[in-house]
Amino acid sequence: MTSLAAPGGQLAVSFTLNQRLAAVGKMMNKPSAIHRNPLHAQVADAVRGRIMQGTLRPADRLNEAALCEELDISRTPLREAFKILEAEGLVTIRPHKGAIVAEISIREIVEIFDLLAPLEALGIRLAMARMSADDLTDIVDLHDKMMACYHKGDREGCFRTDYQFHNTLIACARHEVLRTTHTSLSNRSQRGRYLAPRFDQKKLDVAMAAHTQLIAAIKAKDVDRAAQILHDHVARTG
Amino acid sequence: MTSLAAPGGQLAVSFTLNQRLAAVGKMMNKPSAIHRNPLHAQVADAVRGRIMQGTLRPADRLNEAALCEELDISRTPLREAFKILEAEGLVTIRPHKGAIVAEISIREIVEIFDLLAPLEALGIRLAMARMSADDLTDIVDLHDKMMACYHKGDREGCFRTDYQFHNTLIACARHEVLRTTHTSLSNRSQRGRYLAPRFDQKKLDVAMAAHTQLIAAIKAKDVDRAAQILHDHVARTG
DNA sequence: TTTTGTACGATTGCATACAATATGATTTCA
DNA sequence: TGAAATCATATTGTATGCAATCGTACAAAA
Repeated sequence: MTSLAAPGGQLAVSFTLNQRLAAVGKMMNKPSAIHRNPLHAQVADAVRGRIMQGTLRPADRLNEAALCEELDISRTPLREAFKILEAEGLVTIRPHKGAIVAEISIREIVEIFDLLAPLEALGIRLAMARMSADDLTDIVDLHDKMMACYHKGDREGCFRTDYQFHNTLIACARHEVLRTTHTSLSNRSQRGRYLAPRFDQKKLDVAMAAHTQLIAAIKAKDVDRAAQILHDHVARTG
Repeated sequence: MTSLAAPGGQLAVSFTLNQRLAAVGKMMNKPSAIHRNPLHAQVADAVRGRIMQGTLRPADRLNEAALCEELDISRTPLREAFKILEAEGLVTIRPHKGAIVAEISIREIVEIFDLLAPLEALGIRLAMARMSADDLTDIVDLHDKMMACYHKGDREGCFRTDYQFHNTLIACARHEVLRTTHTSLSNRSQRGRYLAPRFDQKKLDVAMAAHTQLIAAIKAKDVDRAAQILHDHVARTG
């Protein structure tokens, strides 16, 4: 038997879109409300974590009985979790044939980044319109951290920090629909790590340059330029 | 007992994101594969239809026993359907308190249109890059149909045709991720029909003018202008 | 050798039973 | 009377059982 606790990986593991929405909604009114987590939600988190982390890979079979045994739960919450993950695009349920980790194609990854580009551009516009000094500090810190990884040749670190960097930008927009949509697409794209080489040095160089330019545009309060840089940067990543 | 068949409303009722993806994926390889529809998917379709159609309204309680009785099914597939609809943003599950039709705020609607604007702009760019003569005919026909409704003073007809018009534009982009994301957001926004007056005459005038301009830009193959018009049109709608 | 038929084990889909929690009425006590 | 405690009922959460379906192995026929 395995703990249901999400794996301690570095990648942030998100809840279902609506769980986030609900949580935020509650935070508005009841800051100290106890956060309940039904079994099916915990199971979804656990399986999502394994998919995002790479323990479970695209096309891997998700046998109900085996997973139930492993997580020490019954099939009902597991099956409910599958439906959640299917809606998130992380799992494919084939009727009467069982669930698998959703396969992903180069084409789908490209399509995801087609959407992420204008969405992040929107995000930076919103973020810059209402960015606090703290927000800017966070972003610059992450950029510096990524730059440090870059100079150390720590690609894994670059990758993780880049992920945080973009998420933080989106978070600064304070836009729930944007954040949940971005998270969902971003999570889906993560499954493609195995298809393409993660970061060849040249792409990394270009990405770092784009980030540096972006930071400059943000500091200069040049919204259009920042949006353009980010849009093109994200589009190129795909 | 009520039939599970989707209500015969005019609004297209969509499947889960992944069901669409899976369906399309299969269509690629197996055009004549038999289409299976498990009970939980049918239930999700039925409930989604009622929400989209307005039979079920935001904040309406979704009592499991009552719905089971009505649809003549057991609670298991119903609960699985709830999870699907929750992920689509149409239902809110409150642990131990039951599911309700997701409430919607003015703010959420505005946020949804914040995203739809750049997404439709992306869509028209893609669509124009690969639009067939038939596609253009479809779009112009829908525009003409909407114009006819407009001149007859048929606002309901305008509304429905407008919905089809935008969906058709997106469909022409042949972009799965865009289509599913657009459908999901568009469906969510539908729940807001009760909050605001559907179409006051002035807004309708402006919308018709925008559509007319859009058609002109498409015919002139002016991609940038078409994207700009559509972006601003959708943003204003929100 | 290839194809078709059949039987069996494995797995999924759905229904039902039981446990946990919430809601609302009633009682109890100040 | 009013507030708190208690109990009963309704409702949700989870587990389990049974039926339907699938995949495979193996045998028979072409």
